[in-house]
Amino acid sequence: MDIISCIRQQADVEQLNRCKSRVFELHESFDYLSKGLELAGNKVRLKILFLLYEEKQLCVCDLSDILGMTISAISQHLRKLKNQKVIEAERQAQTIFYSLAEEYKILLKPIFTLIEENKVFETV
Amino acid sequence: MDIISCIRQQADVEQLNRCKSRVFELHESFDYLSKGLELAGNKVRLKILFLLYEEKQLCVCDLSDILGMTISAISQHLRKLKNQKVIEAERQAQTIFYSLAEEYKILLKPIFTLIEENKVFETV
DNA sequence: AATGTATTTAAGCATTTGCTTAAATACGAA
DNA sequence: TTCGTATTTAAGCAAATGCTTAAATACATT
Repeated sequence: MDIISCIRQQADVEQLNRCKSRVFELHESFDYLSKGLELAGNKVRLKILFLLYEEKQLCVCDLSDILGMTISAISQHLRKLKNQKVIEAERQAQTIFYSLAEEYKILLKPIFTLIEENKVFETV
Repeated sequence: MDIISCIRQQADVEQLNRCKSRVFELHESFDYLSKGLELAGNKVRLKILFLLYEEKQLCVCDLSDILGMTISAISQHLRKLKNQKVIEAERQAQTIFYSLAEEYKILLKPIFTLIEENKVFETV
């Protein structure tokens, strides 16, 4: 089934071409942001990120206790976030503290603001 | 393996309790936002949402052509977005046009701004 | 060197995701 | 009513996700 053949007859060819080049020129942004949003789009990870935002730094054990999940499960979430450079790790003696990396703060800040205000449901 | 037993001995109990009640009081925000972010956290859907933002309304065929994917695949993404009320549908004769719903704009707007500025990689 | 504390990792598994193909539905025009 | 256009839906499947359990690693203390 050819894709092109399904375009409706009244299609705005100019619009389609404009959109295509827009998607092309911004494809790096789409790649980068979708990866960050995918990580934030998990209930557990969103909580982790928000807690790191409010508390500056926390360790696996803290998060495990706060969220009522095994250390292993939390650790695996932290690994994903660290691989994507959304968070960074810093060892202090035996404890490894995690904190938000600068890189993704520009994306996360508006989301955290929404959570803090807790007025998600008011359609502005 | 008991979770509590793993908390490090120097743990800040006050901090942990503060975090727990914070997570509890904001759990609806976490639920709601993580669902929206999960949908936006897919490369194809992020492109769809951004295109709807820039072009106001598009149909399945348009998106299929722009993104070089089958109509069926796009349609299934649109269904997910519609179910979550991130977008809404409006029939005009034989064509069904999709547009962003107001409800999630407050979450999506900052993301779109980042994409538009295409300066994702500058760590602010 | 041996033990305890803090954390990660590997393997396994049920569930979910995103696509494909093919069939079904909805509506307009002849 | 029949045909063409626009779109959705169902079934199937490979790949990815998020957890569990058990074992491994890293460092501090004795």
